[in-house]
Amino acid sequence: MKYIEKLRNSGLRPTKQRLQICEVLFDAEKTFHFTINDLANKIKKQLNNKISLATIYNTVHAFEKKGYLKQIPINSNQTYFDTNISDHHHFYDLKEEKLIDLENSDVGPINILKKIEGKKIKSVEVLVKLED
Amino acid sequence: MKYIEKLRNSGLRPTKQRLQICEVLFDAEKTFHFTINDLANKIKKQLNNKISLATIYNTVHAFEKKGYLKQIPINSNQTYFDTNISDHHHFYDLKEEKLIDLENSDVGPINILKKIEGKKIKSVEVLVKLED
DNA sequence: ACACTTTTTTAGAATGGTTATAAACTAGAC
DNA sequence: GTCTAGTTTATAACCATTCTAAAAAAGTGT
Ligand SMILES: [Mn+2]
Ligand SMILES: [Mn+2]
Ligand SMILES: [Zn+2]
Ligand SMILES: [Zn+2]
Repeated sequence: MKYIEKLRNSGLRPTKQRLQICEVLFDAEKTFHFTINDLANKIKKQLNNKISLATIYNTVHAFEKKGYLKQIPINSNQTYFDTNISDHHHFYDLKEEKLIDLENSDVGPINILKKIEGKKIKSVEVLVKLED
Repeated sequence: MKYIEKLRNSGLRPTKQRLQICEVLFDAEKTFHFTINDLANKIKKQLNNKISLATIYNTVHAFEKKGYLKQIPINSNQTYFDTNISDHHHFYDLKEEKLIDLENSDVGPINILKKIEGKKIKSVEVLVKLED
């Protein structure tokens, strides 16, 4: 199993639940955006056994901390995650309530001119809201 | 009172509560970022009478809908608002959990090259996360 | 295989920001 | 003043997320 080593290298025990969540998240054809609720439904559909909601939360947060998932800053009552961990940006379709990837090449280079003493830039994220 | 007309023009009745919230929000020296909880505390400190939490929520959402406040896309369990409604961006200091304005001139021009059929861009927001 | 420790899973409870409810109140129109 | 639609309010409800503590599983050593 290809995820066993990945988890071990991260100091996470390769449990059955974590490996199954890896499959759902990282074996998909394309990267995708999801909420915890989305993911729980996907797991229920794709897998025959049940994974408790607490474990899904724990695992997603553990993966996010290890850098295997990204959290997307957006105004929503639910937290959005992204399996695309490359440096990229997003369209947010307000009508459809859907996120669409904007590759770095789809956005001109972003140059932050202001500096804050003693702080360094960790990430730069662009959210482009779309209307009809 | 300078806010009476503003509210009337927006189709909002100039109630005592709304006028007082206007004062707290828009009479400040500088624009500022706040959560509903922040605002409720500020109101309690600055005003002698109490405004119910439901009214604060209602008013903030009404003002946001009218464009007098902006909601800031950020991952937090609380919603952040901004009295600075100019087109601008934000630093988010992860350690201090504080937002800092980035004027448009502090960020190079942003050119979104990708187009989505039938959709137009409503806003472009940049969030720059800061770490030590 | 077994004993032992640490990590993980789990169901369910608790938390907390936000929204809904419905009754009392108020602003504006006539 | 009367009337009506809009607003405020306390409180309940909602619901995404986190916490709890007990059971299960994983890793380690023998
Ligand atoms: Mn997280
Ligand atoms: Mn709103
Ligand atoms: Zn993405
Ligand atoms: Zn701002």
